[in-house]
Amino acid sequence: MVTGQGPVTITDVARLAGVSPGTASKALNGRAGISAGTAIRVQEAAEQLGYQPNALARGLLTGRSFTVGLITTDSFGRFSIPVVQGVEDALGPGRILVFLCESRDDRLREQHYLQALLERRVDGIIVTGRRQDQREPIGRDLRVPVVYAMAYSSDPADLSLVPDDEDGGALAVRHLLSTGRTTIGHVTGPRRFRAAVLRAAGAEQALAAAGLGLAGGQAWYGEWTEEWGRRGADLLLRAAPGLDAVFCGNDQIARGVADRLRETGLRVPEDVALVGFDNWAVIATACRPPLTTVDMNLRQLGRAAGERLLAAVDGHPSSGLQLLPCSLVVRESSRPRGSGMLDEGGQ
Amino acid sequence: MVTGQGPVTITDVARLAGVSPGTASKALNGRAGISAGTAIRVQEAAEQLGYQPNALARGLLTGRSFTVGLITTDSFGRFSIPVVQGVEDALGPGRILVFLCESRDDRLREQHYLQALLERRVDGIIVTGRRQDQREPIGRDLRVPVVYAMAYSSDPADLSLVPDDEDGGALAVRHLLSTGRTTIGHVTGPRRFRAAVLRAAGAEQALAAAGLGLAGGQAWYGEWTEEWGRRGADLLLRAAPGLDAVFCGNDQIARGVADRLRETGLRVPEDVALVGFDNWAVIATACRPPLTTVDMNLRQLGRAAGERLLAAVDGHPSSGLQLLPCSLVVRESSRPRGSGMLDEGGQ
DNA sequence: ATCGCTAAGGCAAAGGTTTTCGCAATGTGA
DNA sequence: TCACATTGCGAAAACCTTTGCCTTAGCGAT
Repeated sequence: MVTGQGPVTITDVARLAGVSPGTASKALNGRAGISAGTAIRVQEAAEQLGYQPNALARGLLTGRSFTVGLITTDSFGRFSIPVVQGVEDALGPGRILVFLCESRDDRLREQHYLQALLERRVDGIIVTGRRQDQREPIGRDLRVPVVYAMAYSSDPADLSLVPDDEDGGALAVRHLLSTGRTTIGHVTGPRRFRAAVLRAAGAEQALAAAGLGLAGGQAWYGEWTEEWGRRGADLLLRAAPGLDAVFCGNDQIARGVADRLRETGLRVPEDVALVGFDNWAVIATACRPPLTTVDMNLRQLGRAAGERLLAAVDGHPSSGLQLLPCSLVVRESSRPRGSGMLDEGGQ
Repeated sequence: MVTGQGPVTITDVARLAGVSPGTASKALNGRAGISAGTAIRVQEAAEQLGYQPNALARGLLTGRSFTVGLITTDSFGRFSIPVVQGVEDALGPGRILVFLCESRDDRLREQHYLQALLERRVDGIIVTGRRQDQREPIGRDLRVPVVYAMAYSSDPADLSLVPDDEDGGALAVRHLLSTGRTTIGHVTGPRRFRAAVLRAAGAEQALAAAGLGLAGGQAWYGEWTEEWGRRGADLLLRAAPGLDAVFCGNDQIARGVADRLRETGLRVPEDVALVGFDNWAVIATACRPPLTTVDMNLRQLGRAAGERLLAAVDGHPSSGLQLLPCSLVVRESSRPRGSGMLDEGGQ
């Protein structure tokens, strides 16, 4: 294929097809004004030479590079991954490529990356992060559209996409209510996390709608760890002995709660039902029993971010904070009483 | 900053500084033959206008794009992340940018991405994946260097970097031996995983060097799950009642083993010591007790991949399969008997 | 005063592609 | 046969930067 040195250019293709470079370009891009015969001849020549158009040259001329930058402010962990996957879904394999930039919460690194992205003339930028808390806009007057996903800009003119944590909390509680539970406790992460507060608010709201309140009279704020889940379970059991369900701020806490309940002699879900948050597979499915949990649909969120960015690139920008719905993944840990084969009559 | 429409070009900068574009270019790139006064004038003009050089134009001319492609064959999970971070370490923030391409083990997607990368004239390509098993080369005669990281090419002319699983297994066992354990079992993942077989081989080798063999006379192959860890522990205890240590093929299995041992009334590490593999923080630190485990140093592996790729771009290629050392992260689960405050005299 | 040398900076080409415009050839109708 | 529309293709400009070569000016030495 590659005969001489250097990559083959459109001029080589044109020469082989016996046409001018301009004509070859039109033929390869399906532009009008080219006879069918010529078009085929050009395409065959391109094939034969293994021609790969030079995207740099094209981008230089057209002003579009068909690349986007993805800046993850937070070290790029389990929350960023599905978002990135969703973004790739939206951009299609190879159509638009994404530059991955991990700023590691370092403002200086972030600026370096931003600079580098702008120099490479990306068509747009997606900013993502673990925190759903507000952040400074990445820059001002950037010449390219920016979408924030799982991170939201303090500038309301920017478009920010985040999961609806409050809705997620309500979802969890309504599910527990629907399985007949009424004494529902809540153990969650640190109060300084907006997500923790919102999930708790959603839960309380759903309880209030049913004329109920949180078991023990409050949400138990702590850490996002199993360790805290175990301690939280102890506190909760002491405060609300009649407990028949616990909604947890994330799956790790839920797993800690599950372990401690079992060690205390309480059965999940027969005595106490359990719902987590995040649907982190490795935790939720390894839990004993497997965990019912709220899924933030991060992949769809990423896909939405990609789609919005493309729309903005095409001149249809949007703005503001947009909440995307969560959904519930039901597993063993919240099975209604009396259902399921193993426990028929076990009460 | 941005005054009119369109981005500011070097011609704008040159005009403002009262020089020709060529001179401006030399001044901005620190080339010789420019007086100090002019250089400063140009730099100030660039600053004032917010000039951002067009990397597309530069790349078109110089033949280097200062970008690399990163193709992850496997859906880009916990193993790819540290590798990607390491690659970024090596490439520096903003100096060289990486195109992230997730092929999802789909050969067709992979080819699309490869095509797209070559069109964008990347300087090199890194291929990474979850499997350490051999794979087909991504393509032939690619015009750009390729490095395989956590994935290895069947073509020995390619450079492949993978963790030394065998060494990791030996490391784990030697550590257990050094804490005075002698009856050491091994529970691990499916036999079809090269990594599982290699880790077991390393373990057996280290035992043989001490004149010992695996407790129960074999390695127990199963799944990479906690569930299997619990069942494996049962099998192992039945086969080797005098067991005083277990080396597990990954951290999830180890955690399952830890849980089952505790449920059986055996104490970790007092009665049975435990070593895992992967150093997956969320598992290893949530384990009760926190898990001693083998770390594959994936981040360093990624960094090495980046460095090798840069070397190859600069005309210093290397080739072959290279094994990178693992290291041991010691935590509670393998504390030597009689050490530590909680158990003094507890035996 | 002339020569030669150096330093500083301008000029123009090159890199590969797309696109506009114009030209030629062909076909159509009178 | 001529005027005209249509179709197909070529020529050249444009995108922005870098770089090799050339010009010019300045200076010291002869």
